[in-house]
Parts: sequence; C-alpha cells; structure tokens
Amino acid sequence: MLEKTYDPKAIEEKHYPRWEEAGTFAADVGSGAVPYTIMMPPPNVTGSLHIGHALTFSIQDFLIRYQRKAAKDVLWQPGTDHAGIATQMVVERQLAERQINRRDLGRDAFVEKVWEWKAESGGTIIHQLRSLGASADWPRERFTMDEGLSAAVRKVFVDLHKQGLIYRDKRLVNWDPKLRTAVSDLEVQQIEQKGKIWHFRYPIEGDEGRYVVVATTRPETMLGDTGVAVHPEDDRYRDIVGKHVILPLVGRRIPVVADEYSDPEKGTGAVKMTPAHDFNDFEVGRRHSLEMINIFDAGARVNENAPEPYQGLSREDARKKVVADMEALGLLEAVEDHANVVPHGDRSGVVIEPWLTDQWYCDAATLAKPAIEAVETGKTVFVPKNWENTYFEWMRNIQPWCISRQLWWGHRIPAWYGPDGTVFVEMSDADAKAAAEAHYGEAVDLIQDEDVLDTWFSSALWPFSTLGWPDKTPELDRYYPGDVLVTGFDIIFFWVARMMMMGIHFMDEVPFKTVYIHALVRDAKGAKMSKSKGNVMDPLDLIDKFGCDALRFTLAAMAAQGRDIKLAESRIEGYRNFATKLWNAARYAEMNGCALDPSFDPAACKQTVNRWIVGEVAATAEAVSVAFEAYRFNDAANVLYQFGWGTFCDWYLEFTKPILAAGGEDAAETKAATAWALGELLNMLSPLMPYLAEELWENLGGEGMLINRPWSKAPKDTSGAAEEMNWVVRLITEVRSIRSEMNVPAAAKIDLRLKEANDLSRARLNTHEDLVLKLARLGSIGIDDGEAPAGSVQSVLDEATIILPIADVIDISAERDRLTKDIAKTEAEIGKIDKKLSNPGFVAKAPEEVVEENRERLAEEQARRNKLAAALDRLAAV
RNA sequence: GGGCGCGUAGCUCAGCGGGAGAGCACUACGUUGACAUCGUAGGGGUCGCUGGUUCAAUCCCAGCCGCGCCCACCA
Repeated sequence: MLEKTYDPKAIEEKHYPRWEEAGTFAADVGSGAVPYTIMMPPPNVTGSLHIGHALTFSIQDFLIRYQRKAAKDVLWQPGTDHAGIATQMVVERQLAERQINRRDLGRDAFVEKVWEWKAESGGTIIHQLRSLGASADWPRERFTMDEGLSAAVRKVFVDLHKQGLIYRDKRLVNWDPKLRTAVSDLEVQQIEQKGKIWHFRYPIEGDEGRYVVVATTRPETMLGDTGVAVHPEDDRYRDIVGKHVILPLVGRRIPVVADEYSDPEKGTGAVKMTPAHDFNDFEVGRRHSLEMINIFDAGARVNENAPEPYQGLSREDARKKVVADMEALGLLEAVEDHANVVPHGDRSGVVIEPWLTDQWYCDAATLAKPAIEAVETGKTVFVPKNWENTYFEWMRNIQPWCISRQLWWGHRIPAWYGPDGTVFVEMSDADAKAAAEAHYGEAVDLIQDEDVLDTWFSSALWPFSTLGWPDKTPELDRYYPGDVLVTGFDIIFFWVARMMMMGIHFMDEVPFKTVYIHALVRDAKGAKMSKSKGNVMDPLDLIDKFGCDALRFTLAAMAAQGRDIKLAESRIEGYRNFATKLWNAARYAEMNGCALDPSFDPAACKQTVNRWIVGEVAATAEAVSVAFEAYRFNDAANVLYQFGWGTFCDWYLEFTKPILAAGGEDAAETKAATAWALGELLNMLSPLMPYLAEELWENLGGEGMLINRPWSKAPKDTSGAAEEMNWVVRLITEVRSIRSEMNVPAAAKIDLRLKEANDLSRARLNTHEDLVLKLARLGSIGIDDGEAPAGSVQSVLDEATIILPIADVIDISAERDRLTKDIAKTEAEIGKIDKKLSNPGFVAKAPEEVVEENRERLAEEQARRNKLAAALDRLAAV
C-alpha cells in the first residue's frame, strides 16, 4: 500500500541503486541494437553542482532515458576534466592556508598534492550528478589525465607537430601576471572601464622646440616605445616620416614610420608604438622592423630594460610616475576622460598584459577548414540552427591557438630540448632520447619542456579518447561519432569547435551529428549566476525541498529554445504538486483494486470511456515522442502534464467512479483499463520523472523495471469515442459553469455523474435545484438533441421530474444581467466571424477546412445567441 | 563597431499566419474514503510602439523604443 504522502527522498534513495546494480545504465557493446551515444561534457573535477549543470545533465538524461526506451543501445559516457588552472588554484589556496608556496614544494611534490586532493574530493560532482538521477554508464567514467587519455594527448601533439600544425613561436600572448601563465584569447574578458587618455609631446630630433603629440591610455608603456606611427596620407606629419623623435624619460632615439594602421581621425593621428606590449603595435613593429623592448617581468613589474627610477614599480605605480614626470617636463599636453575596454583574466580577475614569450601554438585555421565545411554541408547540425552563425563567425576568423600554459597541473608538453636547443617532440622520454641520439650521434641529456597544455586541448579529444583511441577498440568503432552533444552556448568556442577540429582531423568523421545548444540559467535580472554575485540557486537544495523529479520536470518545461531561463521556485512547486497528484491517483487506483493485467488488450475495450482513454494515451505517446525527437522538452512536459492531471485524473478517473461503484463486468474492464492507462502514463513520464514513475510502476504490479520498458505502443482510437466524450465534457462543463455562476447554495450541490451504459454516458443530476438550473439554461448552452448522440440529453431531461419555480432558487436580476452580458459577448463573436466569412478573399484563399470551421462556429454562435435570448425571455416570464 | 536573442495576464513563462494559453498569485464556492501539495467556477491581456506584406498578423518583413548576451586591436 502506498504511503499517504509522497516522499520524494525515500524513492530516490530506493531506485537509483537498484537501476545501477541491475546494469540498466550500461552500454552493451555486443548488442545488436542501434547505438545511441552522448558524450557527457566532463565537469571540472573541482566543481560542485550548480543549476546550470542541473539543466544540461538533466537534458542529457531525458534523451538517454528516452532512447533507452526506444530500444537503442545507449552509451552516456561520463567523466571529469582536470581543469588545469582551476584545480591548481584550488590546491594552491589550500596550501596557502598552511603557509606553503607551491614553488617551495617543487613541481613533483605539488603535482602529488593535487592528485591527493583529487582522490579525496575530486569525485564530489559525480556523486551530485547521481542525485540528479543521471543514468550514465559510470563504470566507464574517465578523467582527462587518465593514462589512456594522456597517451591520446601525447599522440595528438606529436602527430600535429610532425604535420606542422603545432609549432613553437615567439609572439605576444595574453599574459596573466597573477597566475604567471599565458592564457588564450577566450580566457580574456574585455571589461569596459572609465579611464583617461593622456596626450604626450615627443620632441622631434633636429627640430628644436617641435613635438609630435601622441595619445595613449597606457602611459607606462612609453618606457618600451620604439617608434611613432603616422598615416602615410596624413599631411600633418608627412614631413617628419623617416625622422626620429627622442623618447622622453628614456632618451631613446626612435623612428617615425608611416603605416596604414594609424588612423588620422583617432587621437592626434600619431600613435606611439610599443611592439612588445600591444597586439597592434606588434604587427606594425614587424612591418617596420622596430625594436621590441620588453619592459615588464612575469609579474608585470617594470624590469631592467627601463630606466633605473622606474625599475621594480608595478604597472599602476609606473603609470603615476610617468605621468608626473612628463608633466614636470612640460610634455603632458592634455588629459581627457575616456572609456575603454581593458582585458582581464577570467580566472584571476587581474588585468592581462600582452607579453612577448615563447609559446606553443596550434594552427587552428587549417584545422578549422574541414570543421566549417562539416557544418555547412550538414554533417553536423546545430539545434537551434542560428547558433551555426556564431560557430561560423568564430571559426572563419580563428587565430592561432596558444596551447602552452605555465602551470604544473596538466598534460606536460611532450617536447625535449637538447644541449643546443634542438627540440625533440616524441611520445615518451625514451623516444626522445632515441631521437636525440640519432640526431647527435651520441646519447645526450635532454630537458623536457616545463609547460603543460591548455585544459581544452585534452577536452577536444574527449569524443574519441574516452573510447580508447588511438587503439582500435570495439567501443570506438561502435560509439563514434556520437549522436548529440548537449551544451550551453558559452562553450561553443572553447570546446565544441575544438572537438570538431580534432575529431575530423583524427577520426575522419565529425564527433557528433547534432549539437543541441540549450539556454543558460540566469537569475531574476537575467545575469549569469555565479558564486561571487551570490545569486546562485543550489539544485541540491531544490531537490531536497521539492524532490528530484519535480526539479527535472521543471527544467524540462522551461527548456524552450532560444531564451534564457530565469528560474522561479514557484514553478518547481507547481510541478512538485503534479507529482503529488499522480501519487494520489496511483493510491486511488490501488484502493480500487486496479492492477496491471497482462492479458488486458487495450484495443478490445467495450466501453466508450475506456476506448477513449486508450486513444488519448496513444495521442499523448505520439506527441511526447515527437517532442523528444525534436528536443522540445517543454512540449513533452506540457503534454504529459495536461494528460496526467487533466485527461487522466480530472476526467477519466471521475467518469469511471460510477462504473467502479456499480461493479460487474464493466467495472472489471475499467479497472484493467485504469491500471493500463496509468502504467502507460508512468512509462511516458519516466524519462522526465524517473523515480516517481518507477515507484508507482512497481506498486501497480508492473513487470520488470520501468527504466527498461519499451515506449508505449497504444492503439489509436478509431471508434469515434473521442468525439462522444468531447461532447460529454462540453455538457458537463456548461452545467458546472451554470451552477457556479448562479451561486447555488452548498446544499444544492450538483453531483454530476456519468454512468456508462450500453450507449453513451448519461448525465444524472441529483438534486431538484440543479434540475431547475439546468432546465433554465440547458436550452441556451448550444447543445441540442440533434448534436448529441441519440438519447443523451433527452435522458437527462426525462429525469427532471421535479421542477421548482426558478425564483425560489436564483436571483433573477443577477441572472438577467449575466444572460445579457453573454448575449453581447456572443454577438461580438458573431460579428467577427461574419465579417471574416463575408470577405471574398477569405473564402477564396483560405484553406477549405478553415473556412468550414468558421462556418460551423458561426452557426454555433448564432444558435447560442438565440437560445440565450430565449432563456432571457423565459426568465422575464417568471 | 559587428552579431544574436528577448519584450504575451500581477509574477515566471509557453505558443508563433486563420477562435489569446499554462503554472503561481487573486476572487467565490466546496473537504462524510485518491489528492487542501486538493476540487469546481471566475476575474484579469488593443500579445512593446509604428509602418509594410497578406483575404487574414501576437506570429512574417522594416524601422523605432526598452532589456540582455556574444564577438571585436583601436590610440
């Protein structure tokens, strides 16, 4: 017997281990079924579950559970990402609490500490995913730094290097002076700030008293200036091109060059060139062979390349001093307020410095070409499709990808340097030694590159590295390419694009056929949720409060495409109530002895109401199936909600109460049909609300576990039961409406029951007041004997043996007002439809069924109007 | 500067060429065996504004007004 109250926690704890132990989550490599693969985007090993995770992993679980029911051999490949910078920061912070610096510890000891940390608390998020109900194939869990995946990383690096697609280069990078590592363009956030723009006078050599004025937002960089650029067509500066200026404070003699980069409209038209600290200046500097002087150290303090008084100053202090000194020299011409965008590190939050270093680069442009083509030709499609534009835009303008990081936690770059600096890129230390020996003709000592790879480098290989690549495993053969990748748009560049590039390059096939991009969950103001803003909703709290099923169902209902999700707790509460409703419906079924009967044949029902519910189940199954296939989870949720609460609970269970009460053969059929319909509902619901569905299925006496049960194949209704029932529903609705509007006292409650007889249901009204009301209005509700199946309305009327004067029961004037209002409404409606139908264009061009529909509606409304008017007359006569 | 998205009931959101929808909130009435985490009924909207296309526009197009996001090297 089901408990009186629905307790989500109890059933969550009960069923998850059962599913897992029964192996229902496991892929079956040897199976003959069609495979269906989703690669789980590996969450950061440092992570803990937030609401965005809840959305993305719930959606994946919906698809996985649905496809499992569609008899596919599903693989949901789970795992975690080592998350280089994030993880290193976490462990460093912990060490700092104990006054330990990682540099004191040394590289090997530090990395050891990180592994220890990972072993202790790295599995948090995986456990949290289980409490979301995620049915991933957990024994296949991978970690990006597993030995197998690390080997894949080395192989990819070595192969790309041999192909010339990975190379070492000295150029400007985005340098994070706090973390002391290079970061990629994507890890830089442009933040608009209020700043100033300073106009400096640079004296022209050999032209006493004449200056060229340059404007800058970063005065401190002048210490590294090695030129001034003007536009070749700019008449103001034409005569000084080729001359030199004397850089104040430094005393360096630097050339004035003509370059198209300089925009006469901007600033003063003359730009100071700091090729070692500005991306644009770097390009100009290359074109004009300007000297590149690096004036900052790795912590962004002024180094020994600048004049002594500035050495050791921070960027901020150097700026103050430069401005003060220039002003003292009378070389500061103007200062203006200026809004400009300043690059910040997305992890460290400090200002990023363009810095000249040696780094490893990946030739992304070459790899991008086939990845662009794959989307153009539809080998991979984005859902919704408009994200393809975002993908194209970025891929077509892709820059070399800086893949080296000055960190300790990550995949160490498989490059070794010989005594003369010759580089050997090989799979292992031994291979490198052998290669070096071959090169030098003798064994030499090699030094491995200190850097590690960008975290996203290994993530890019996820779709095949997790399946055993480079070995030719059965898994790789069977589950690559994946069917769908589910993710938020915020990592299209970081991850999706790079998986496309690597997947196509190494597997000759796209990594997934569909990319489903879901919305981001935001707070009430539409801002991205983040811990620092304090606007996070903790999914675990929500699960605790409302249950996992309610949260999942809510996420499904709100996962409409193309709009960010601002989650309201009241929605979750509403869907929790839905779960409660179904729980109670199941209790009702149980109390009435409705149990699943394997011999029940839904196609063979005799009673209208049962034929009807069978048809409704079929229609719902079809609609939900279509919704899942189209990634329209909100449609699926809505259809199930309406069927479950509306059709099944409100109507079917109410309709059949009198039948069950009467007993006999009809009751037997109805009990079996009730159990069957409930079972099918649970089956369809189980991808979204797996726990509730499984529990109630078990209680209903269902065979096996619902998680494995095939999707509903209810027979469609062709008996016309739907039409008949629709009529009954309309009748009941009208009568209820009358009762309510007329403020009938409680004593006169209508007990409206429909009893299934040989023909159709009959409405039976129990109290004489109700009959009065009904007779007063029945003629006015647009239903007459001609429309109703034979005998129905008449049979109701036949029972109306006691008729009281209307005035005894109702307020005549209120009823008159109401009727008058109704008539006005009806006439307005008639006017609208009439206008439409008298439009020749409409009749000529609109689809025939639309015109016909409108004609029918017009007739209905007219009849209704007439009957309302007649009722008003009758009322006047009382 | 370029691109994308959003403005529908008090709130959170569906719908998207032919009769304006859901949940929550609100109002009235109703608890003697499924369910008050409930039932029945009801009130509430010129579907941001202005034009255009169309026989027909909340829906398509353009412009405008608000809001949000992404990308971009501009002194």
